[in-house]
Amino acid sequence: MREQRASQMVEGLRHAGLKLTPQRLAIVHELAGDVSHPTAQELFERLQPSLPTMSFATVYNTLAALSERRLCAARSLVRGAVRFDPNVEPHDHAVCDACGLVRDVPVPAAERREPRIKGFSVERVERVYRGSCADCRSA
Amino acid sequence: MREQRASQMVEGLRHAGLKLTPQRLAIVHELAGDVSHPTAQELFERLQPSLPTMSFATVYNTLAALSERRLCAARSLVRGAVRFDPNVEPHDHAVCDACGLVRDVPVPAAERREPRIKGFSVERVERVYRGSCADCRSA
DNA sequence: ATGAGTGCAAATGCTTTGCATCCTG
DNA sequence: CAGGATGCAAAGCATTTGCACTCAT
Repeated sequence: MREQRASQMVEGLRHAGLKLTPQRLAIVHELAGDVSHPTAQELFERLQPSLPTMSFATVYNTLAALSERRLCAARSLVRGAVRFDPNVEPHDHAVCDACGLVRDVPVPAAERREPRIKGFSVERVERVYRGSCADCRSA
Repeated sequence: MREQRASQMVEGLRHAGLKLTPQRLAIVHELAGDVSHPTAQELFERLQPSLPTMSFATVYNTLAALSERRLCAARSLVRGAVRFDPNVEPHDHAVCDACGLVRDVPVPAAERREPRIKGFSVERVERVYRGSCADCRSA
């Protein structure tokens, strides 16, 4: 899964004519193996040890390049920084109001088809379930 | 509708023990009659003529007070500033990728019940339909 | 070798905060 | 008349940008 996502992103970059720099490859591999919906800052910090000279702007630029081409998703699920998601297959998100945890959730069978909206052409649907995760609920 | 929403917000503020200052009342009435999902900045600018001394911070503070108590909704639907919505009844949003237009959409009949998610207690569901509005589509 | 990409730092935009003053309840 | 609310200005984050230098193609 991780490898599949990484090569999908790498291929996407190559196909778009973008250069495969060591920084971009590192960012792609870090993001591909991540289920936690990290921020640019988090990815930057995790890559610091291996690429100490990489700048923050490079992380932003790369994530922007990926998300513009739909090779990853960028979403504002919690207040603060944008979260990045390597999973580009249709899926929903559960977000805990208390701790900010973001979890992937499959699309309910009953909601697999997009609604028709008069005067609007729907290209994709985003669903967010807000509430509390088990940990916060018991606390 | 506009008046109903305004008094609902005013009652909510009063019930929470918050003071009904002229600034707050003006903000509430401006927001109550607005279907465009305005930003704090937009509300501030519209109120400038009638309350020229009101500060921007007051608009933020009031909107924060309202949304914390669920008397209005605050949502990051487009990149940039948070949008405020006087409609607190369940409804979805259509967002145009091209022009940023945000439109209220009723919840599809098939999706009226909240899904059960293991290890998570769902309190509310947010659905966003992204695509293009009629105007942008024809352009 | 050449132009896209990087690193750095400064700028921008949105939001929050501290504090003295004001005014609602 | 007391404490919450306001106005002002400055601070705080997240993100973007300009520019000289580097390196993937």
